[in-house]
Amino acid sequence: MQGQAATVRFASLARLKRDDIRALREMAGPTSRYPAGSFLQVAGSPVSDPMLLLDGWAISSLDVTEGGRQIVKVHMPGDLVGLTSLPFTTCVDTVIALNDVQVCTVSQAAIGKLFHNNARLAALLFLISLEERVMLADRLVMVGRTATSQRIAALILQLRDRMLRSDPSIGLSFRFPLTQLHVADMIGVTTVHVSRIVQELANEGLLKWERGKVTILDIKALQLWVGTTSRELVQEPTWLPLP
Amino acid sequence: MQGQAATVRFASLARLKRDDIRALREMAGPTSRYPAGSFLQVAGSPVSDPMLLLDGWAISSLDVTEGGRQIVKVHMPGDLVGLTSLPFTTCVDTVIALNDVQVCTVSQAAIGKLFHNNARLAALLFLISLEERVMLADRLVMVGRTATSQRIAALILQLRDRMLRSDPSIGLSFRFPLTQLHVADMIGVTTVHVSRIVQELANEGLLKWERGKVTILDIKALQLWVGTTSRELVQEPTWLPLP
DNA sequence: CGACTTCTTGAGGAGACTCAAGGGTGGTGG
DNA sequence: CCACCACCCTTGAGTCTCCTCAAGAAGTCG
Repeated sequence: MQGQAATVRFASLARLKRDDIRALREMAGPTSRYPAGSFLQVAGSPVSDPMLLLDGWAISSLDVTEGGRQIVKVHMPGDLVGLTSLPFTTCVDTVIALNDVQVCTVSQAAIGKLFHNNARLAALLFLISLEERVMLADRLVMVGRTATSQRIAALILQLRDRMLRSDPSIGLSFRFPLTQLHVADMIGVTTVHVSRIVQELANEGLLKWERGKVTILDIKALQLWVGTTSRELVQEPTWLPLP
Repeated sequence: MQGQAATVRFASLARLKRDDIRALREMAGPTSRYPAGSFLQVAGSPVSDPMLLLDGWAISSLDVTEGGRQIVKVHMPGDLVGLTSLPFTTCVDTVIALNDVQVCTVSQAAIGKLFHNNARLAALLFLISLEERVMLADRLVMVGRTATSQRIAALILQLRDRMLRSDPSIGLSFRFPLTQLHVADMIGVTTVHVSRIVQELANEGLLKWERGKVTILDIKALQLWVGTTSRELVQEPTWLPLP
């Protein structure tokens, strides 16, 4: 049960062997639940064990001295939360639950054992973290070099793509648990500006955003507008260690 | 010889055992040199083997559809170039040599073997890639949420810190192989604006920038101005697999 | 000595910000 | 069941950062 979400994530790059799946399940520690708004991790506190997000969404953000924040990642079920802090002595980011979430801890020791006992899964974990680094680079490009309307459109399309991975049945209209403040904090503008640009996008017949729900009206035009850079994941890299 | 640069990089997180060092040297393939301005890798081309940068600097950038580019990383000796493209079928970024460089290839197969034969080094490689992801997140914060003068100051301080890692002897005045265009492409503004802000920083007695050479005039004030978020690397993580 | 590339300077304009106030919506308690 | 509060979104006016365009100066390389 607990390994389910993680399994999906790992399997995006290579088919898992029976042993792989067993190893993943064994890594998972006790499960716990937190209500919406909970702090799952606080930047600056000592690094503890990473967590596997089983259900619900969460955001990672870094604080800016002057009182703003930049959201660096939206976590969805299957994501490992707190991994990025591993190389450091204190937590890098603050993680907040967007809705009610369910997590289980994955101890640092378990990760060490993974590298020792299952080179194949360890390599997959490495690849996943590289993929996330690229997603971050894409966001940087977006924030540094595109107009706000493109950023908003790109963000919505990306999040929908990630939702599609775990639920291929969602259509052009879907629940969207981020507020405009969250989006503003992700793309580096103010809420006021997000509000205005969302209206523009609506006026142009591209998308509609009503409290907690987004409807894409013209997905072709939207993709064209953001200048879609689709990246294809490699399947079964030849160099992966065998199980 | 060839493993030298990489050794330094890995050793930032944990002391290397004799076997570790031997394993690193064995990974390195043939060495080659490229003149300044060479394309070491082109975004969109099929993924080939990563390279270990032995000497010289290089930049990774992503292209924007409208004709701009965003530089996502400055590579220095010891950095593995092209790793980020591993999870994908085509290269993610374009890598250009800033000055004359020397590289050696590190085949994908060698990386696979590393995971298989040396769990400890593999885990260190994983940690290094996590660290780079955090550096990217920091850049995102900078681009998304701070004034241009802070971005420039932060960039210069960061690059100097990285130079210090390999050469503890550099002082407050040092060679700086990036042009203002490069800096502009890193922080998401135009050269024109960079030029003006650099002059402001000079007028305020913070730093001086003359073609290829930067002098920090008041490092305390500069660090204060950027709101220094120094991160301390963990030493000898307890969970690392033993050799 | 040209031909580049890099950096500088000026003027005008657009995008995004700040501040401030008001309207919805959902939740909570009396 | 209604009143109230907290949070989210909207709207307007004025301001500032940063951009664009354009031209020129200062190095740099063949």
